[in-house]
Amino acid sequence: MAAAPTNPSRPEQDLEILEPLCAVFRRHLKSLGQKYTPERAQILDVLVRLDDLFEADHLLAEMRRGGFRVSKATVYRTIKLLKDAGIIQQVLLDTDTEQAHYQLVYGRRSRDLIIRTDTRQAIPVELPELVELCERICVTLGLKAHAHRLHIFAAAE
Amino acid sequence: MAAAPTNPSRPEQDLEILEPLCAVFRRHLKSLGQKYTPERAQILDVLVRLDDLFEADHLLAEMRRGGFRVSKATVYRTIKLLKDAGIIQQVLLDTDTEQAHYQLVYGRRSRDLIIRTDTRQAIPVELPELVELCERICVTLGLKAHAHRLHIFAAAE
DNA sequence: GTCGGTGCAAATGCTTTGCATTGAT
DNA sequence: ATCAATGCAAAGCATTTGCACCGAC
Repeated sequence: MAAAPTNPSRPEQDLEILEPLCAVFRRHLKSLGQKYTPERAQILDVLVRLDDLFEADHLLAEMRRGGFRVSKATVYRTIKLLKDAGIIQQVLLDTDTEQAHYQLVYGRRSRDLIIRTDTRQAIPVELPELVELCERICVTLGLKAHAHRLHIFAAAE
Repeated sequence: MAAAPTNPSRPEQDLEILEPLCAVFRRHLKSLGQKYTPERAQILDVLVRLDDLFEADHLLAEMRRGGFRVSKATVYRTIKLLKDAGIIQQVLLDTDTEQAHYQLVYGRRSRDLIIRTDTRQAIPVELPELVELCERICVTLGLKAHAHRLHIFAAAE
């Protein structure tokens, strides 16, 4: 198995991200002495077409809907790998504590989000000033900032 | 039972926060037709002396260490109430997904944190510019920001 | 041919809940 | 006196794991 299965109906911009994302994941796996399996490829393939925020359950359901047969265990195991690889990131919503929510961050300049409390929609935003702000405050404490995460909770006026 | 039990060894600044915090909680409970019980008072009392980040387990252990006898169920039930009252807030650490972490936010101007990835220490920070930044970006999208949460991941250089 | 991966089902562990009793108002 | 809270133990439920078989390298 060399590449993720392709889906001709998938929009162009997803194809663009899938290839480098796949390469990053394969590199990460190789560095750990782990293998790139068809199941993992299928998960990537579905992942890039998911909404901004998704849950393990949701990913599994989408896989099944797409005709892929993967076990729940594999989905959870792969989510953990993707998190370690820095491809996805967990997100904490204020509204519920039940299931973990994840966000694709690979290929995004920013992982900051506006979370609409009225529609439960997540909008990625980019705040270049923020990076500088984080670095500045850390320097005053003798620390080195290596990442940040901002969630803004907002609603229509 | 009218007030939280006092502990003479508790530092001054904690006493300062306990009283208004207690008032806010009692008001919240009254608005829901719920009662202010000794157990809830004891939890507040222990809460204000906890580190910046704590877990349900940790709170329970501290309670026991302080000689209070509360059940695990009551701790969880009270944490939920405190969350609803806006007194504490859940925090998502990158490092683990196991237990939920909480942070006291009542009486804080800011709920922003630097999370030290080397020591797992959480440092509250205040970034007044950030509030304005959040409002500005939301306005451009026709939204009204009502809260935000920033986590900066950093370590000693 | 080796290891690591997968699926299944069972286990784990944080969190929630049902119920009888206790207690705040 | 009433209605909610507590404690205990028993669920619940998302996530993890053990194991036998399969497949990427």
